[in-house]
Amino acid sequence: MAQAKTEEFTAKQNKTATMLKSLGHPARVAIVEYLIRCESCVCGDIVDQLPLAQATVSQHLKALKEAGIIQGTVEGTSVCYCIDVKAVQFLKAYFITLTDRIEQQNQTCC
Amino acid sequence: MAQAKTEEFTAKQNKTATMLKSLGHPARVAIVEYLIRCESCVCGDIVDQLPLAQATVSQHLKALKEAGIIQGTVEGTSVCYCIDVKAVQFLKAYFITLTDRIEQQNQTCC
DNA sequence: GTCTATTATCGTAATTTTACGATAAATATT
DNA sequence: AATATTTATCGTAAAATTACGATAATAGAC
Repeated sequence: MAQAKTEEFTAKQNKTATMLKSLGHPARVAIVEYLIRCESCVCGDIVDQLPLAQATVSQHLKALKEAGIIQGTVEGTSVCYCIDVKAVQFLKAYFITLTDRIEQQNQTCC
Repeated sequence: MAQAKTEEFTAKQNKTATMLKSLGHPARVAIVEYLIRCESCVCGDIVDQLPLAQATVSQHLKALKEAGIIQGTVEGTSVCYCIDVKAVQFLKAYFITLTDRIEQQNQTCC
């Protein structure tokens, strides 16, 4: 059974996990970082930047898109991908909340 | 071939991906959030909190530990888990950097 | 309309993940 | 020492992931 029991967790926990999972691969981290440098967001250029086959990169782009981390808009025969700022801000806010909660508590246990 | 080509990416990209991957499951997000509420960090209590079998929770704890997100210390017959603050701070800093870079650039493309 | 360029999808193999019951390992308790 | 408690590991099945070549699909160029 390789299926996560998502129904047992909150919507936010699932959303957070989905986004983080989509970033849980070095190629997808590299894609996001490249898109932020944004020298070019055309799919073909992303493929050229990565040490992976075109089909593999396309698969990674799909994963990021489905998780809401990036968006793709068709431009003629190519596709321009860009970061969904709100998604990154959501994750930033999440980790800020976590660290804040940790700090305002001075680790009683352990 | 289900093995990521980690050697083709930077050490930081791999480290970031490893940490994010370990948080890419709702159960592990829930574990981290519970540990931060830190009502109790004893393994057995985490198991009680989650809708998963003991063996499964233990596996998730191992994943988080291997990624450096949590630490476990033996206390008699039980084990006390706690967040590795530095890890969460690392991820917080990572997403702050990403959003900063996005913002100081006003999205030329797309 | 045919050809070319670009990207997505299909098919597939190797590996990994998720989940669980069963059992081992380690430490207290009696 | 024997028993109980707690956690980790083993074994396993089902499903997901990663990677790639081959091929389809789409849109522009000729």
